[in-house]
Amino acid sequence: MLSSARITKAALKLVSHHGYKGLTMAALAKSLNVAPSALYNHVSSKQDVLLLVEDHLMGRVEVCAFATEPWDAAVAKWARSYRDVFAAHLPLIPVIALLPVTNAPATVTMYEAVTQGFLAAGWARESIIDAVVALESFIYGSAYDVNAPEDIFDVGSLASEAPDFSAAVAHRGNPDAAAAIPRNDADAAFTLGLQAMIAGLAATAGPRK
Amino acid sequence: MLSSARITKAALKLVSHHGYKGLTMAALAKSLNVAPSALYNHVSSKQDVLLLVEDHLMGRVEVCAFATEPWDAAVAKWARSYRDVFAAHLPLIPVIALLPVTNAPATVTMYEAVTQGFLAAGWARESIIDAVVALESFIYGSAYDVNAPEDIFDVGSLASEAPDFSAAVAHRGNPDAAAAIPRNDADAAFTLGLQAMIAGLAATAGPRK
DNA sequence: ACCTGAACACCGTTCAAGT
DNA sequence: ACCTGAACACCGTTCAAGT
Repeated sequence: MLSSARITKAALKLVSHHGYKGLTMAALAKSLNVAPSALYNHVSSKQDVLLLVEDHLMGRVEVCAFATEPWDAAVAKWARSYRDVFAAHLPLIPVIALLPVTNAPATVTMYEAVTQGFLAAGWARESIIDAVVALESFIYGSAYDVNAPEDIFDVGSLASEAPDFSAAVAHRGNPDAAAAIPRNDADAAFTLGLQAMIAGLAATAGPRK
Repeated sequence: MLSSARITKAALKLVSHHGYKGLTMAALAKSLNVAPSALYNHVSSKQDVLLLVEDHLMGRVEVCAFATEPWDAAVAKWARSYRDVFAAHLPLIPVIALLPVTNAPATVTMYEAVTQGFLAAGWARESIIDAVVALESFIYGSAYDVNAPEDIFDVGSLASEAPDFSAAVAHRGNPDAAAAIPRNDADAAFTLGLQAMIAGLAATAGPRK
């Protein structure tokens, strides 16, 4: 017998082995030894399957730090794990960003823990959601950046028309152009942006001192 | 005769009238009075078409403020126009975020103007790209948020399990639950996050005072 | 209530054949 | 060099028919 739980599990397995291009209704059905049409007795569309997977993954986002660490450290830990989880599941980002959280229990649980962390740190109720949404926007974009190719800023033959940009790309993270210390560009940008936003949010919308 | 310019223009027209679901190779060919296979003499794939459209739209992102206004005001204006342009073209975000800028002249031009703005404000060459990438990550995520439905945080029947989150959602932007002043939630979160990140970046990675 | 099998209405892409 | 027409290998989804 089919069930939401079995469908979710099979979908995750399929994705981990063949990526999201391998997650088709036909392949999903086959991995469950069932006809494709049988799936539609348990989900109403492929979007529904993606929502199931999304909600499952949301349970892997670490919120425990909100109970033990100071607000800024907790936000940083939460944001980093959130980014890491969905960097491996980019096609879900439009799903999270655009679909209501109704019927996504793990997602709601995650938000509840985050909200409590903000409240415990002294944030006003009315400012929390805007701050969380701002952080999430940054997290989603950063998840894409994790998957960007190393040569994404290669200007190629257009270098002469963009000398300053080309130089900035060549010297990224290092004042010395030649010295190529191994460096994770995506992590550097994420850490920089995250620290900036956390500090900025605390100053602008955080609790009164 | 077909050309990249005509294909780009036809694709944009198709998208503006029927959205990205209406942008198929067949529809694009039809709008150009040509067989679908003819397109492949000018582009190598649909991704190629999307890249053409993306680069065209990048020309609509406002960078002029970098030449006239102080750094933080210029960044704010650039970021807002960047978000507004691609909020109407969500399917292009993976394209921008993951594809090299080679052969995307308008995109390179945009980055050159931004880089010059940072340099003029006294930023060190090696910090600029990380800062721009962090800002872009936030911009891409915020473009999604513009398209989020109003009820995206409706917990539905799960309200009892997430009381603090539910309350934060109900009071979002307003200490008074009942008073429903018309409010653009996406704009509020974007403005908050943008101000936070601009202030934070200036403090962390900006020019020495 | 749940599943099968066949069909439908699409996709993007290829390729021999023409001009 | 550029285009046509037909075909290919897929998609997600529907629905009558079975149990």
